[in-house]
Amino acid sequence: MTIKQVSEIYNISQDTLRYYEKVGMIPTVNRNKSGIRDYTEQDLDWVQTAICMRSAGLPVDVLVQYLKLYKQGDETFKQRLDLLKNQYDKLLKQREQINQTLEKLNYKISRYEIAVKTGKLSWD
Amino acid sequence: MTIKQVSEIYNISQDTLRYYEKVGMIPTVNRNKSGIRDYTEQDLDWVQTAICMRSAGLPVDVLVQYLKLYKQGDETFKQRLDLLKNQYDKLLKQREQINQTLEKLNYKISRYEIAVKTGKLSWD
DNA sequence: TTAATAGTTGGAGTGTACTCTAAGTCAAGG
DNA sequence: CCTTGACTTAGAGTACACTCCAACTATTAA
Repeated sequence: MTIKQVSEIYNISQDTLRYYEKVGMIPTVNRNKSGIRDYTEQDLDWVQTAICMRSAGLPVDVLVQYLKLYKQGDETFKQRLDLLKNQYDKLLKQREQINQTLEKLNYKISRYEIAVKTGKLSWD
Repeated sequence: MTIKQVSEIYNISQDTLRYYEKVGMIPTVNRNKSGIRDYTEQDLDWVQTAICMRSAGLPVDVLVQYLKLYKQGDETFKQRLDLLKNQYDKLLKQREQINQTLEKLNYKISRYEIAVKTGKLSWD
């Protein structure tokens, strides 16, 4: 599968796909005889995961670290587990933060719904 | 209240507080006769809200836009409401993204829990 | 009175994550 | 054969959100 197809499937730029590979967030993709990337199903799995993790805000260097451990083989299960747990906890906190902000926004929104109708903003 | 106190209460750097004011994310804080910031309760409200919104990921320029509308007065209720709703929707999507990633991480974590015990990673 | 401490400003510098550019290669269609 | 278009690389440039710095001023304790 070409980089163009992958970029269309996942709605991500070709530059970003090359960047993810260059920094080591995903394993090196095989090239055909003319040096063009040919993504395998496995590559797609890595791409998919990378995009998922990044869109939730996991830092690039953490994902790079994960791939590095992965490439070191079975000796690194524990380290990979710790890394994943660590990111899991951070995401829980981030979700909690979002929940608080949603509440605050919701409160403000309801005040403005009224303000738009009545022409004035109540209580402070 | 001094900038030092505010920074300690909210656990944010003085530089960041000054930055938020400089870019217009919060209103200008009054200075005493020696030119030093003296935060009022109202200022603290703005600071608090700014920190909350930023920590959920709302962009600085959106918060700047909000304050700009706020300063323009009652004519901008509708615009402020739209802006807030817009950010609310984006946060809902972001939370959904985090939920998906948490699920994925959870799946990986449970596989690694087993891998750490058995010494090998099952299914793929 | 002087030294330390805490604040001020404008502007430069940094880290993160892309995003773009230039120069080149290759395969296919006219 | 030659052009077009999709790909390649290394490396430069950009956007965002701080973060740091230099030079300065004001207050307080010794």
